[in-house]
Amino acid sequence: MATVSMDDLVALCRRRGFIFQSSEIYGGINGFWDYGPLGTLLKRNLKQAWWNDMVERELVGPDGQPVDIVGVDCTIIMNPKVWEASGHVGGFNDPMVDCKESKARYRADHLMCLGLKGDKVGQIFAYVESDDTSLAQARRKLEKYIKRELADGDIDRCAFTALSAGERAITVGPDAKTPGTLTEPRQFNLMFKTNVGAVEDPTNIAYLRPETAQGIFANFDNVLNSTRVRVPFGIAQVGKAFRNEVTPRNFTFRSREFEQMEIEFFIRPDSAAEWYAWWRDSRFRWWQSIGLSSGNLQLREHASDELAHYAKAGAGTSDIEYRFPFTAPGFGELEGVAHRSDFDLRQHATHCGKGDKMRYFDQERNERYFPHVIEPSAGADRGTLALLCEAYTPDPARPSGVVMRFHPRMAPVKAGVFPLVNKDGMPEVAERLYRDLRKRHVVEYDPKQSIGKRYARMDEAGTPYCFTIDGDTLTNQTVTVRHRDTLEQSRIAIDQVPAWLDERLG
RNA sequence: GCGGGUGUAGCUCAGUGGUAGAGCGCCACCUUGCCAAGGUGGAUGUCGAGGGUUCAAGUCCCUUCACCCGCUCCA
Repeated sequence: MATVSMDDLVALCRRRGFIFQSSEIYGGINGFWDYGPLGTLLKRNLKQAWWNDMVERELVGPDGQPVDIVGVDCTIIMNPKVWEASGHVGGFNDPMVDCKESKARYRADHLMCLGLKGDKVGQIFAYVESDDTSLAQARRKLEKYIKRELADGDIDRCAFTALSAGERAITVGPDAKTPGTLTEPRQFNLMFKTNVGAVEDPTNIAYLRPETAQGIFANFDNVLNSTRVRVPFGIAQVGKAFRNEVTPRNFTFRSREFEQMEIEFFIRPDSAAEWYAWWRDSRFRWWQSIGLSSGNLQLREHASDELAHYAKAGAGTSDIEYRFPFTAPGFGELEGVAHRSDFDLRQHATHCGKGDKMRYFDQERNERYFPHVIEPSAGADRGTLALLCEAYTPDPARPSGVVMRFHPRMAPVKAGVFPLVNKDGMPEVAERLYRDLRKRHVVEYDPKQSIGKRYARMDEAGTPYCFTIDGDTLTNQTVTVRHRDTLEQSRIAIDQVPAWLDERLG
């Protein structure tokens, strides 16, 4: 792929109204982005395609049977106990320690310390847990400080988090020489906090959801009782989620407010491997189907040491990854497909005290069990960003200098309708065609300036087709079709234009 | 959080302590007969923000915000 400059893409997004920085007139705010008119259409097309293809249209599963998926739309703020059950209140807090000397940052719970047994005033040496080099280095520094070789029995070990402020002051960092350069552990709370009720009080703390998945699990029993779904089935949700990321970076890729498209697919525990593989492969094909078909898309199976706590014993976790300009030659995650086992339903069963409600009664097998879950969890903003990156094609040969080659189904504007010149009855005919097409599609009418400028503007917006009414239209009822990607022109009858467009947009 | 870089019109960028500029784009009219043609006219700036030095700051100093790169982090 040609090297796409992220700066140029960001500039185009601003200039043409795909993406703006949030609250830009006040200097912006780190990690938050707004979608402009074209960007909103693009992102809606992505989300609509996902909803149509996953929930509304027929999907055929690995067993040849139709796949059943129903939708929910849950609140962003939930009872805070949900996040205790899910593990986010505990797991989302990583205390961090910075070293003022080496400028390195460590997870406090990954730091261990060495000291001379019984010594309360000498120096303590920190090292990184399960890092043998770091351990050996700390031991060498300790021996040098004590000025003799030490046996294992002479050495005290403890966690950095167990040290008092006084002890931290005499502690030497893993990559430092002088003591006292490590800061006290600082909490990085990745969940946004708020208060429910007008009075701020520790008793009414709530969180903005860090994932949409828990709304689905919390409604598992409601969906079972209100619909006729039977395992295997899925519950889908599209919605905002919030994470107080340490470092928002790379345009919209790591935003603090973002939108997810998630399915929790509930299955019999013994069919996990089959469904996991099917979801992984069909989600990969889906991204290809909306235009990410080049070599920029890859499927990556997680190594066992990077599996999340809920996926340890499962059939696996895969990332569907896209080669973004800022990750190239590496890849960045678009969607994760994880076998979450029965972790979440079990957690909620324990925490809410209604164990049986979270279990599923399988009438066919006459047994009650916690279904296992395959979770395809996609980022709508990351998907939109990938569509933008994939579409962005510099082309010095054309007047715009760049063309956005969106898949027609994703393109924000499906067609432009122009009178070749703004007189001689052409605008009237063009406007009639525009109003006719507009009944079903997003199309634009533009009678102003030269025809070349109008084609160029449509190239930048990624509009796949333009229909131009000229002198011949008035006599033989045909129009010119201009194709964005090939610059090719052909003529078709004006009354066939709506059907011609429908056919190409699916 | 740390280190480095950047910030002037919608965009790309000039700007020597002394009146805020250009090209492109945008808008109107004319012209225009298939790829940003031409003419005439027009609108557009808290020079990222706040403070300071100075007779005078886009320019020098301090603080801060945002973006980019690296480190760190990413349940």
